[in-house]
Amino acid sequence: MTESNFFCSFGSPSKKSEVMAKKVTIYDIAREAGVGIGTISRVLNDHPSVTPETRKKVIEVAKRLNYQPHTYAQRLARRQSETISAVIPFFTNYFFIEVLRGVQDKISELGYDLVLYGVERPDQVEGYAARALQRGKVDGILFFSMKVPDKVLARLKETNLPIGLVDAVSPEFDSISVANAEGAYAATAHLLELGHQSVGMINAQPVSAPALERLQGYRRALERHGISFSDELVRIGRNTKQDGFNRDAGYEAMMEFVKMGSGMPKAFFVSSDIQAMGAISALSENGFRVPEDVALVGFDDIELARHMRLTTMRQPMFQMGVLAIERLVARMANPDMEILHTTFSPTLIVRESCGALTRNQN
Amino acid sequence: MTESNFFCSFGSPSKKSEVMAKKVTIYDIAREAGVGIGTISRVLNDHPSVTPETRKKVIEVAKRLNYQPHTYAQRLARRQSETISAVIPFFTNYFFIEVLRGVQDKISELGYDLVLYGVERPDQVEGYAARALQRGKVDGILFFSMKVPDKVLARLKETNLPIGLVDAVSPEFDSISVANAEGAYAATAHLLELGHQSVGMINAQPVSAPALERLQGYRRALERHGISFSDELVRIGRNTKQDGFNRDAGYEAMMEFVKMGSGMPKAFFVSSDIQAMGAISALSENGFRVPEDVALVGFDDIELARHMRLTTMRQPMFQMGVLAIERLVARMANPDMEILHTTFSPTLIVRESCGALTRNQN
DNA sequence: GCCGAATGCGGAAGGGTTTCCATCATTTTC
DNA sequence: GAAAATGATGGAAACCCTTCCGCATTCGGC
Repeated sequence: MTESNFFCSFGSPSKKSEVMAKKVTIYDIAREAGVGIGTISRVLNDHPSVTPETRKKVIEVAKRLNYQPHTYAQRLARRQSETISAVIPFFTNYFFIEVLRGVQDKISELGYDLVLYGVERPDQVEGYAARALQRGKVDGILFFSMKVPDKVLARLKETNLPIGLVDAVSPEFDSISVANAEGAYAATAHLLELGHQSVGMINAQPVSAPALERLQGYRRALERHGISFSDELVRIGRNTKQDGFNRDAGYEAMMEFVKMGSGMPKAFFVSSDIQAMGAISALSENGFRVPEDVALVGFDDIELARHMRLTTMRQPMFQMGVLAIERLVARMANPDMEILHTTFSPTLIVRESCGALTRNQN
Repeated sequence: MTESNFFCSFGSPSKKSEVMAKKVTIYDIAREAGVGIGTISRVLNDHPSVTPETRKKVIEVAKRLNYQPHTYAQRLARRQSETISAVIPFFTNYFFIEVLRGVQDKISELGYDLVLYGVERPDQVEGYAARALQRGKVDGILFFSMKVPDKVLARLKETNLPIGLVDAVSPEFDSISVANAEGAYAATAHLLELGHQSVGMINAQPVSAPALERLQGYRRALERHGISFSDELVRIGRNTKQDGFNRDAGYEAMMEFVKMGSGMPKAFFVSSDIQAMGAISALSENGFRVPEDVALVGFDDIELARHMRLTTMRQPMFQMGVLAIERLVARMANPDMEILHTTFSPTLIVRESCGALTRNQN
């Protein structure tokens, strides 16, 4: 873009501040430069059919007058907003930051603006969607980590606005997500392959799609390794905040396992790192050490995980953000593009909590 | 162009979806309702001088036609953007989320839009500022946790746009910050009052204002307790990422202390929680337990701190975000308002790392 | 030296609102 | 009952840009 050209001019700053930011329009430039407004616009938008001399003169005048195009007049006339909005639940914390990072990276590379709608409570989604859907407001919307309410879904389909889903899936929109089942499979398999015969799972609320998928993967891993699945070995904490993906739920679930006494598994796949934190607290309160007495594998690879030496499944969050924008922009350019669903595979990050490292050292 | 209105009959939702969201303008409503466009605008903006019947009719028609005002046409005509932009460094992680949460909360309460510019590298600031400064684009800008480059600063003063600083201070703009010195004082004093005669400090790079202020507070606490300050007892890690507020720097600094042998202090004030994480790793690698062998107090109260049982100074981040917006909006309403600087006092959160609590008390 | 094509350019017409002013209708006041 | 005040309304103008149409000029080819 060319705005930056006008941003930083050479003239004496003291002088300029006296001039006082009077709103300069293309008409002013046109008059001053002795040309028509059409020409001004053409110069500023790098339209080819302008002679080099005219162009030079116009640019000179524009700079001298310290011209700044009016964003909203441009957007109105161009019939596009150069804006993308993102509806993101704040409570996903680290996940959300990382994805947002990717989103922002790509968005600013493309010269778009990002309008952020941070969701604290599910009921806010509808209001935000309504705002984002205001006519002309944005060129596209990204929804993160949430089941879009049916009501909103219907409205989204009505408008022809490009929509993208991240960390969520719906047949009607492009989506970028993580292979939850596959990740859970890998995590569980890792524990099994370390020799554990009995692997428990701490899951989140089954209303959450990721929770369900992770359970699937866990189950499949057991089966492939010839171990029969048992309801007894899957526990869910009572705390339902964030669909059970919270620290206390992990604590509660592990406490239940501890109560099993000698029948308690010595290895666990925990459906999120944050739950694993709680689980570890519960363990240490009961005198179990990790990984010496109990092995754990989490899911997400949030920042804490590294500090806690937690073995976990990493989601390529930054990349997901980048791809989400790329996909959205592609759809803006070509609305009839076939709907695309991309799933990223999480990768196993081996740290200490699973016991694999200590084992190798011996 | 407008014929579709005539085909658009009442009810029948199936029909509606076929009609396809044709852009409805106030002219369409005016024609349909048999009134002038001025009246439409008045109704939609709750202007008083419209009869109840007219109002009712207009609203009915607007609803029937599924009218949506065009955001940018409004903003152009109203001469205001109903948008605030925030320039935030992403790397502050948890701090940034929490503040952003407060910002978002207030902003959406006020019906504004938030345009986010996430900074990864300092050199991006200038570009973002230029974008935010585009004529008419935003009604105000908030800068977070950064020293605004002089070049940009000059530019900001030139435009009369309301500007706010959060977690940073400059005489020319409103600011919301944290009393770093005071917090450092409290943290250090806490350790001293627990009976420690020798308290070390792990600091960040002195180019950072917060680092400097925290050092001040540490120093003052020592003095007030009749203990002389010693350069030896302040260490800074070599890793300069994020001005030294990073995990590795904390690790490195603590390693230096460990090398002191028996002269090593048994209590430390660490200038950020994230550095404290590194410090703890260094300690545990060298056989020191926290808090039995060494007491620590951090600063920030990031999420990790709770999980690590780290005693620390909490910054009221959410509130800071809320206040930042309130202040900015106040300045928009009254640009001649006196410049206001608000500092929040951090509060001491006592957990286990300082040794003040026994393990069982939690 | 002529003709058609190519090129540069001016400015009207849009884009969709808000706002202000004049107009007309209705009350109020004396 | 006339004059004045009040209130609702229509619509032009303004907000500031992009785009398109058509005109004028230049250029290349023969």
